[in-house]
Amino acid sequence: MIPPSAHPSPTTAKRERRKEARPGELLEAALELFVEKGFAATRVDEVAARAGVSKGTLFLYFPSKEELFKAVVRENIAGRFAEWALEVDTFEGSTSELLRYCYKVWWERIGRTKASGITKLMLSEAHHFPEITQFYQHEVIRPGQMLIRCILQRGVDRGEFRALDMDYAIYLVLAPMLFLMLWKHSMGACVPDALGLEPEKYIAMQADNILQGLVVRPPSPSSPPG
Amino acid sequence: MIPPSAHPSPTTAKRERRKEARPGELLEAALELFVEKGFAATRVDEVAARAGVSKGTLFLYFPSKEELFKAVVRENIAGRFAEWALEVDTFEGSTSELLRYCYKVWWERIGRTKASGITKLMLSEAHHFPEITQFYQHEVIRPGQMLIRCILQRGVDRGEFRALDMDYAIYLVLAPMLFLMLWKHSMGACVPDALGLEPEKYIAMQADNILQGLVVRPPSPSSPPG
Amino acid sequence: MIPPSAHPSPTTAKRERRKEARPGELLEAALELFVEKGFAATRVDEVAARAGVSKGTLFLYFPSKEELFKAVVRENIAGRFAEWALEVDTFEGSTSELLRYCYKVWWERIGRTKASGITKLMLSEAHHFPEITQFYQHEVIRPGQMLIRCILQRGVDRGEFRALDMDYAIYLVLAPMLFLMLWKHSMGACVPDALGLEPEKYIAMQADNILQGLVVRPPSPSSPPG
Amino acid sequence: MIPPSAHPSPTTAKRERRKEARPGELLEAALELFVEKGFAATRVDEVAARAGVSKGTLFLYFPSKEELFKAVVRENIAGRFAEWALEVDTFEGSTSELLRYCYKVWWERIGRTKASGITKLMLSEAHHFPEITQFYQHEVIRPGQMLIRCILQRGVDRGEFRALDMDYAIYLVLAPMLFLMLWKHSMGACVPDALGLEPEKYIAMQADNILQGLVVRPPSPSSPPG
DNA sequence: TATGAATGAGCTTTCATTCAT
DNA sequence: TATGAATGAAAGCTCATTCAT
Repeated sequence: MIPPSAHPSPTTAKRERRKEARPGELLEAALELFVEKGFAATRVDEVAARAGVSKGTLFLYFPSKEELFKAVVRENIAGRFAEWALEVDTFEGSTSELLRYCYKVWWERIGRTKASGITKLMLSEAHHFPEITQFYQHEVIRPGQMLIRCILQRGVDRGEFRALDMDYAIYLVLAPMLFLMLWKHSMGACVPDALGLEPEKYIAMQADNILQGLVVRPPSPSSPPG
Repeated sequence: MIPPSAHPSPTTAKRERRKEARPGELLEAALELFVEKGFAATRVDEVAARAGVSKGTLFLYFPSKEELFKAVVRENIAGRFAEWALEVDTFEGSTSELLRYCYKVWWERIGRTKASGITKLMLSEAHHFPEITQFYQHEVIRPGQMLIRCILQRGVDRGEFRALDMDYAIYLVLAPMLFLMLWKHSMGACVPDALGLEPEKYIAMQADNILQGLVVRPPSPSSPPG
Repeated sequence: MIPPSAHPSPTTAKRERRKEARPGELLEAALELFVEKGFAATRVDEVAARAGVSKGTLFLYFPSKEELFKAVVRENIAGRFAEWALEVDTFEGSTSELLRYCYKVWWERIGRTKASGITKLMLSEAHHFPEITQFYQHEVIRPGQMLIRCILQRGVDRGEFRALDMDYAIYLVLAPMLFLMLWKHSMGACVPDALGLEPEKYIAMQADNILQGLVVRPPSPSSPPG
Repeated sequence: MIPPSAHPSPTTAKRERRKEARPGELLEAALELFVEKGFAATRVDEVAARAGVSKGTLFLYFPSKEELFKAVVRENIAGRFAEWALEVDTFEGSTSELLRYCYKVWWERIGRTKASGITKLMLSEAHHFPEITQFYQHEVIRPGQMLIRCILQRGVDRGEFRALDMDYAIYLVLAPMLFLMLWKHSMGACVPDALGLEPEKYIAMQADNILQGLVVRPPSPSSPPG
C-alpha cells in the first residue's frame, strides 16, 4: 500500500481544509457580528470564538480589527454585476417585466440573505472607513446604478418608458431596496412588529407604483386604468 | 445702604443663563458628535469640551453616556407631529399639492437640518438601545406613518387617488425620505460626489413619480401626457 | 410695639441658633455616616444633606473630609474620665460591686449609645489617621486603662482581689467591652441574628467570670462554690 | 532533527508555574494591601504591581475588585475547622489543658499570621459586603463558636467545668481572641507601644482567668488558692 | 454666611494587540 | 500555525474641593 504520508489522512485532510478555511470562517463570523452589533460593539474575542479559534489566531490572518472589517466588506461585495448585466442584456420580454424580475432576483439573492447586512454595515459605519466606503461606492454603488440605468434606458429606448432624467430616475428604483434592507436590520431587529411589513408585498407595490409612473401609457400592469 | 439693583447684574444674568443653557448646549454638542462619529466612537470628554464645559459637568446633567444619547433623541424628535397634523388637516388645495408641500416642508425642517442625523443614528445604533428604539418607533415612526396615512386617505376620500392598501402605500412616501437622510449621512459624508444628487431635484422626481402612480387620472403634474 | 428689628424675630432667632448649631449638626451627621459606612464610603454630600446644609457649607466649617473626620472623633472623645474617676473614688461598696457598676454605667452611657460607634470607627480607620489614632490612644485608651487599673488596684489593696499583673489584668476588663462594641457595629449590623446576643446578659456573664477569677475567695456571685 | 527535550525546558516550566501561581500571588498581595489600607484605599494597580503583574492581568483572574476581596476572604479562611475539630475530639488531657492548647495553636496559626488581618478586615468592612459578611458568619464565626462550644461542653460533661449557659459562655473564650487581632491591626499598627502588650502573656492571663471562673474547684493552674 | 454649579484628578474596568511558547 | 496569558492605553464615571454669586 501507499504509505500514509503520500495522501493526506482523513484527519490531516480535515485539518488542511480547516486551515485553509480559517480566514473564511473568521470572515463569516465577523460579518454576522458586525451586522448584529456594529463595528465598535463587536469584540474580536467574540469573532474568534464564533469561528472556533483563539484570539491570537485571528490576528494571524488579519493585522487589526479595522482590516478585518475591510476584509469582511471586500469579501462580501464580490462583483456579481457582470453576471447580472448579462442577465439584463439577454432578457427577453418587456422592460416592466425585466424590472419586476430584477426586484425579485435581488430580494432572493441579496435582500433576504445575509448579504444585505453588508449594506447595513456600510451605511452605518461609512464615516469610520472612508477608504472602504469609497471602494464600496466604486464596486457596488456605481455598478448597481449602472445596471439600473441600463434597465431604465432599455425601457426608454424601446418606447416603453417615458423620457427620464436618468441621474435621478435610478433612485426611484434604488431607494425602495435600500430602505428595505435597513429597515430589516435596524428597527426590524428590535421592534418585531415593525416588520409586520411583508417584503414581497412591499416590493410588489413599490414596483407597481414606479412602473405606473414610468410607462408611457399607463396600462398599469396590475391595476388597469379605471 | 445701596439698594439692590432693580435688575440682575449682567454677570449674574450670564451665570443664570448659562446654567439654564447647559443641558441644551450639551445636547447640541452631543447631537453633532453622535451623528458625526456614532455612539461608541464619541467620547464624553469631547462632548463636554465642545459644549465648553468639563467632563464632570456633563455628568451633572446626564447620569450616563447612554442617558445622554437618549436625551439627544428625545430632544430632537419633540412632538412636532401635532403641529404637522394640524397643517395637514387645514390644508386647502389638492392632495397632490399637499403631498408635495409636505415633502418640501420635511426637507426644510428635518431632512436638511441636523435633526436628520438622528434618524441615521437610530437606524445605525438601534440594536444597542432596544428600549429607545421602541421609544423611537412609538414616538416618531408611528406618528409619522399616521400622518402619511392621513394624507393618502385624504386623496382617496376626495377621489383624487386610486384605492390603496394603506399599510404598504405609506412606504411609497416614507422610503424616499429615509433613503435621502441615510445617503446624506453615510455615503454623502465620505464620497462627496455621491451627493452630486441635488436633494430638491431628487425629492421632486420622487414626488412626481409617486403621484403619477397614485392619482386617478394621471394629469401628470410635471410631465403632461404626450 | 417695639419694631421687629429691635429684638430678633422668632425666625431670626431660629436662624441664629441654627447658625451656631451648624458645626454640631454636621458632626452629628458625619458621626452617624462614618460609623455606618466607614470613612471612604461616606460622601460629603450625604453628610451635608443629612445636616440639612449644602456641600459648600460643610467646607466652610471643615477644611477637608479628613479634618471633618478628626473633628468627629475629637468631639466625641470628650474626656468624661475625670467625672468617672470621681465616681470610682467615692464609690462605697465592694470592688466587685464597683466593677459591675462600671460595666453597667459604661453600657448605658457609651456601649449602647452612638458613642460606641467612635470606637468602631477608630479601630477600623486607625491606619488612615495615625495622628488622630495617637490622640485617641492618649485621650481615651490610656485614661480608660488608668481607670480600670484604679479599680483593680482598689480590689487588691482592700484584699478583695488577688495579686495581679496590672499591665495585663486591665485587658480582662477591657476586651469584653471592645468586643461588644465591635460586634454590634459590624456583624450585628449585617447578620441580625448575630446579635441574638443580649448585651446585658453578655456583660453579666463576662463580669461574673472575671470576678470569679479575681476575687480572693470565690464566693461566686451567680454560681455558689460546690 | 534534534529530539524534543525529555523534560520541559526551564523556561517553559517557569511560565507554567507562573500561570498557575498568578491567582495565588495576587491573593497574597491583595490580602496584604487590604489589611494594610482597607478595601477602598487599596488600588487595584497596587495589588497588581505588588504581585508583579499589570493591572489588566488582575482582571484576567478576578472580574472585579469586589470579587478579588471576596476571594481573599474565602482563600484565607479555608476550612481548617474540620482539622481542628478532630484535634479537639482526640485530645487527651484535661479540658483546661485543651483550652490552653487551643489558644496557643490559634495564636500560632491565625492570630500572629496575616490571616488575622482578615478578621480585622471583615469587622471593618462588614457593611460594604453584606453578602460576604453572611458568608463569613456561616463559614467562620459559626464553626468557630461550635468548636468553642464543644470544648466547653467537654469540660462540663467531664465534671471539670461548672454548668454554663453555653450561648454566652462561648464569648468568654472568643472575645479575648478577637480583641487581640483587632488591637494588633489597628492601634498596634499606629501606636507601636500600644503593643507593648506581649501576646503570649496576654493570652496566658486571659486563659488563666477564664479557667479560674470555669473550673469546679479552683485548683487554679497558675495561681493556687490562697 | 450660604449656595450649588463647576472642576479635574483619579479610580475601576475594558479590550485590541503582542509574544513567548 | 496556533495559543492564550499578558499588556497598557484609553474609556466612563465619581467625588472632594473650589469659587462666583
